[in-house]
Amino acid sequence: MSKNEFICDCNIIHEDIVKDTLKRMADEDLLNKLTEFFKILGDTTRVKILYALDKNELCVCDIANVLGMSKSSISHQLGTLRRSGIVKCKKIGKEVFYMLDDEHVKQVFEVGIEHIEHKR
Amino acid sequence: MSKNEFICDCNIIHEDIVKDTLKRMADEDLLNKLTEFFKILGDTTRVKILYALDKNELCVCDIANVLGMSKSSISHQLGTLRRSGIVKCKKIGKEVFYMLDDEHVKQVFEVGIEHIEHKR
DNA sequence: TTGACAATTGAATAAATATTCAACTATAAT
DNA sequence: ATTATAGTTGAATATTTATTCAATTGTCAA
Repeated sequence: MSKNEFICDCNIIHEDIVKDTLKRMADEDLLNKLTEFFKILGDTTRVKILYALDKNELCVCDIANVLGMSKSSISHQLGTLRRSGIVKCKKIGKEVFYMLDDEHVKQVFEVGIEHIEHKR
Repeated sequence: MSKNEFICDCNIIHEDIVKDTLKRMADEDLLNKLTEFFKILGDTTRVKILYALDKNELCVCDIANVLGMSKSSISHQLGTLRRSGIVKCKKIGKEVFYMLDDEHVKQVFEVGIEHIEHKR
């Protein structure tokens, strides 16, 4: 493994460990999906929406009221959450009710909160 | 609870549910910290770094080689991860070795992966 | 003490994305 | 049919942030 095999501006220092790490890395696709999932959770508005939906099934208007934000903004974020398969909805008359689609969100939240509590 | 108590452009529809949800929401501070935690995990480069550090303790140069990126870029991201208390480091000579500071990251990753597998 | 290299840092650039605004769709009620 | 309301959507703006570049720090070796 020569120096010029590497794209970066580094001299190689621990060749064996680098090779071993490369071998044991998860595939690109999984890492990207994992990142995408966390990116969705990494927004205050979306976290609040999910936290609220964990307590009650809510229509867009309700969520907007709970968060004190515009319907449009909430609707955009709900679209993002829906496209990610994290929330689902049902339409009743003029209203659209949203709910969590996935128990994993709850689990991830719990571990996240543990992490925060642990760090205090 | 009159219409004008609300900041948003909505008429209130389910007053009781909105009130109940508001009552049961987590405090702002917790939600912000939770968001911040996920925001850190919501970046491809950082996810890859954490995945690599889960396999081996690595110096900056090693990480740059594993990811095929510049030292500078990696160092910036390691700074972010360090300031968030997700990784820690030890200096030996000229090199700085990084490692995970927190078992929770591993746990969060696992739940995240479960979520992805479940959705396929 | 000089040179080489690992790593960090600040500023600039480039890219991603949240919110606003205005227009629009769909449904229900009169 | 017409009006009102819930929700969606696209474009524009504003903000955030990842990477690059250049300069700098700290440590080791000659």
